[in-house]
Parts: sequence; structure tokens; C-alpha cells
Amino acid sequence: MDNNSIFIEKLRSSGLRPTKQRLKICKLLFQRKETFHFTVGDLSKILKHKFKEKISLATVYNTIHSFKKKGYLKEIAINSDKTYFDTNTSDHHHFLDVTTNELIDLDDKDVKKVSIIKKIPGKKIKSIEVLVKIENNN
Amino acid sequence: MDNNSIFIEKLRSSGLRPTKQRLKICKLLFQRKETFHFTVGDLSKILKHKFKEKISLATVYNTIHSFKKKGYLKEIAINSDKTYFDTNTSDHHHFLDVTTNELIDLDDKDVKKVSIIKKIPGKKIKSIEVLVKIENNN
DNA sequence: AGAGTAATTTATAATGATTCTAAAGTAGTG
DNA sequence: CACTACTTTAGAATCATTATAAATTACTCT
Ligand SMILES: [Mn+2]
Ligand SMILES: [Mn+2]
Ligand SMILES: [Zn+2]
Ligand SMILES: [Zn+2]
Repeated sequence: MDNNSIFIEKLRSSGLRPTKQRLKICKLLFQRKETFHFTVGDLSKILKHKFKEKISLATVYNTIHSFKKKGYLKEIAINSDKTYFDTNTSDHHHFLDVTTNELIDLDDKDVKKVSIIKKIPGKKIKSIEVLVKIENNN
Repeated sequence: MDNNSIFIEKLRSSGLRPTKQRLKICKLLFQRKETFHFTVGDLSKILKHKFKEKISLATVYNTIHSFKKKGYLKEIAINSDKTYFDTNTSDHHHFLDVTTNELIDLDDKDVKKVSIIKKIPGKKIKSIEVLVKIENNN
């Protein structure tokens, strides 16, 4: 699987040069079966362990912001302290395990259709997202 | 309405001394019909305008954190940039007007019961909250 | 009321995540 | 190869929040 050339194409097609830093970050973010939820700090640490050549923290920030702008990442707010990003860019629901602080995507079919009864004049609904906090039994 | 003595009682009963700073903050937060959503920065500015004697920013932070610990305030995460607090401490849903960044409480009866189909072994649901982003029609 | 104490307030410093800056390096173009 | 725009980078700046430590205040007990 030559994902690298896929990433090169992906970057080029959105006007971003496929630098080695961006390609490494692509590999880390987009070569997964599961959705990845992370902070820039997390990501920077993982990059440090995974690759020999250092990527500066500023570059990680720059890259994540470009990717967000291009629609490859979504910013999510579950905790006021840290900024989280999500490789699943669709509107979707989450489990948040409050004991581990882990986020898990919920599929649309895992939640019965949410319907909002109240209307606000002059406003329309843009998205509906559910956050389900979970904790250990007993 | 001598709310002041009510607040004094409320504070005393939870082991907090009713200082003049805390009483002013109580007035600002809890003498409202509508739920109040705010940041500590917001609150500090309002206090500055409303009262002649200055309350130091450190005290505002201290007070808000004590109030949260005592269960009089709830912290909510809707934006990664800022920490918001909510005078409605129950689990509840929100409209977020993305054009004005304004938060509006949704009553339970404004949202059809949300039911989560997926289960995670060993975990139980602690809360379910819906965030509905709204924007201008047209 | 006055003394003793523990809680509180406060100015200020420290922290830590994020953003900014400006210089050096690199990719695409011809 | 040369040119230019884009990108990376180290380090500084920013800003919200937290920590510190000294001064003040509230409560308790005589
Ligand atoms: Mn938090
Ligand atoms: Mn944000
Ligand atoms: Zn997600
Ligand atoms: Zn609310």
C-alpha cells in the first residue's frame, strides 16, 4: 500500500506542498481504521517517538491548523483545558469515558434520531451533536 | 427581597464565609431568572462596572472554583479557547448560536428523549447532553 | 469587646498552551 | 540552474489560568 503517494496527491490537490513533515503527520493521522482524537501536544510526542528526525512544535501546530482549514480535521470541545482534534470530520456523537478521559465515536445508528422541538425564529439548525459521558459500573 | 441573607445562609451552610466579595458575586450570578453562561473574564468585567470596590481577578477565580466545588456552578465545554461556567448545574442541552457565540439552555421537553443504543461493557451512562449549533436563516 | 486562629483576599509571579516573528531551508516552475 | 513562494524552525510574545506569600478579615472563645 503506497499510501505515501495518496497523501502526496491529497496534499497537492488542496494546495499544500507535500513536505516530509506533513507526510509523516498524514501517516500518523490518516493511516488508521479507528477515529483518532488528539491534542497537538499528544501528536507531537507520538511523532517524536515514531520518527528519528524531529519536527518542531511550531510545524505541528501549523500543519494541524492547515489540515483543519482544508477540512481534514475537526476541532472538538469536550474539555476546556485542552484543544482536541478529530480525524472524523463529520458531525457525530461521542462517548466520553470520564475515568480514562477517552473519546469514542458513536455511529449515527448508535443513537436514536435526536429531534429538537424548540425553534428559534430566524435561526436554523446547523448541527446536532450528543456527548454521552460514561463511567465504570458499580 | 432580602436575598443577601439568603446568600449568607447559603454560603455558611456550605462552609464558606460570606465575605463581601462572595456576596457580590452571588448577587450577580444567582439573582437572575435566566441561566447565565459566562467566563471568569466576563464576570470580572461585569463586577468592575457594577460595583465601586474592586474585586481582584484572583478572588473571582477563587470564588468561581469554590462555587463549582460546592455544586453551585457547572463548567461546560463548548469552545476550546475559553472555559465557560453555567448557573444551571443540572445535566441539560444547549443551543449554541454560532454567529453570536451565545448559549441558550434547552429544556428537557424541548428535546425528544435521546436514547443511546450502543452499550460498552463495564461502563454505564453518567449523562447525556446535546449541543445544537444554530445559525441565521436565509 | 479583645485576642487568637484559620479562612480569605490580594498583588504579583509562575506556568503552560498557543500564536507570532523573522530568518533559514525547500519545493515547484520554467 | 535560478527564481519565487511556501514551509519549517527556534525562540519570543501572548494570554488565560494557577500558585505564592503577605496582608486582611471573619469567626470563636473568653
Ligand atoms: Mn475542564
Ligand atoms: Mn475553538
Ligand atoms: Zn470523534
Ligand atoms: Zn446551560
